[in-house]
Amino acid sequence: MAVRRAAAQEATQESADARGRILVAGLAEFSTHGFDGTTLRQIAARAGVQHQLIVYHFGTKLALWKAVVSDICAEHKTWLAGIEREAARVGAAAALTRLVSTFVRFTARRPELHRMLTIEGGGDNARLQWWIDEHVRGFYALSTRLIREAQASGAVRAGHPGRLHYGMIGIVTTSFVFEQEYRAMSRLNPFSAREIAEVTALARGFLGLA
Amino acid sequence: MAVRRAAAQEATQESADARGRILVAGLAEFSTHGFDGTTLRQIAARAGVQHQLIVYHFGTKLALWKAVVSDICAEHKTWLAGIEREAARVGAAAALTRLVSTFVRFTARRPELHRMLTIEGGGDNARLQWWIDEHVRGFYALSTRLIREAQASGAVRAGHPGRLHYGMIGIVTTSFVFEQEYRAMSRLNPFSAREIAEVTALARGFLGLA
DNA sequence: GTAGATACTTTCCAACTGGAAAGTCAATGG
DNA sequence: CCATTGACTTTCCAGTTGGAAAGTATCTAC
Repeated sequence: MAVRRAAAQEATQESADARGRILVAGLAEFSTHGFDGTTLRQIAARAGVQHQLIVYHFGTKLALWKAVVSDICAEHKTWLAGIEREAARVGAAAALTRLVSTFVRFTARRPELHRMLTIEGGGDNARLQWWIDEHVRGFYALSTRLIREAQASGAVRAGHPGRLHYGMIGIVTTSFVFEQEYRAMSRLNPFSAREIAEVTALARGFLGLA
Repeated sequence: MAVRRAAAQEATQESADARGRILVAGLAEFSTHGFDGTTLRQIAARAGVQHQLIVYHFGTKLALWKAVVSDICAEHKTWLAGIEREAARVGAAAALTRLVSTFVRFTARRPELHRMLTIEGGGDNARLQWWIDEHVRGFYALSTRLIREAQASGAVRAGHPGRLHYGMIGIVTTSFVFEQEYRAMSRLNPFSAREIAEVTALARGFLGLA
């Protein structure tokens, strides 16, 4: 059989295991070596499978890359949808506060997502375009909508919502993306509960949230 | 002859031309595809030379990479030294204000530097270690020293200097590193004079500078 | 019990990789 | 005039790359 239809129909236990291990290994490799710098055999070795099993399950390297991104973004989308629902009840400022702290915890748990995006973010390449269309738009739309609404009620500082959104992202992500450098220079562990709380406070303060 | 001793002695006009074009091309390729994802032949094609000329001038791919980084960091070190000298005269707060705006303009002119660092920043690799030892330490030392001194005089907000330093870096760099995404989502041009001024103001405000 | 499907392995290949080796060719200095 | 040198090219190679093709082994449905 050619390529399996993603994680569509139920797969046997072993199959799901191997598929899952390939996705995990793919994330680790792509996020440290980039798309071009990662080889199927490296991923296979890390996942403990033959490289042709990747071709069997995903078809091509690009398809695997997209599966890796979609897999990790699914989680992202879940909590984002939760905050969107919540916003109607608790108001924009409270929802934005939650968005920031959830985003920090998510980034701490999966720093690879952001690192991958950064690697692709340079050139005008097709992979990035796909990612933006597929996964970024929703996050940006909700975040800037909440910022705008919170600004209207005076709960967030003035300024272009998009610019504030990316400023917030910058504050939140650097310590995780530059993990090695951050550790070596500041002697802080970015993944500690303490640091996660501090970075959350920094990002909230940046937006002007109480 | 084997490898030329960097840009040591005077080279003929043509030689310096080719060497320079290789460095420029190398920066472009390394910053969009990472070290492993870049091939000597890609760089050579961009620079308009044979790939063996790279081997001739730099010896190995790694040596070229280091030359590319050192080349771009030389510029960085120059303005950093200027600010260090200035600090004694104008005081920490004023010097820090200058550091931020110079860093923003530098990042806008050479976003590849930061993008390259991000790509290498994931794994615990030797290239990153070399970079930190060679080029990052000085920047971190000066920036956090100025932050600490400015905090003492009440000109900068409280908080761990290293954490504030990296928060500032995050604010400054995201719009350039995610250029494509930033443009697509916010419809702002991160390289415009307007945006450069706005990001500078954002970063200064983050540190609490008036 | 055998036909098919699923999960995985083995073998293979043309294209490409970094780099060694050995050229060419113009300028220079004796 | 000719030896040397520095800049660059050409040819070459062993190892690696993504992926095609053709296996094998195990399960399930009839």
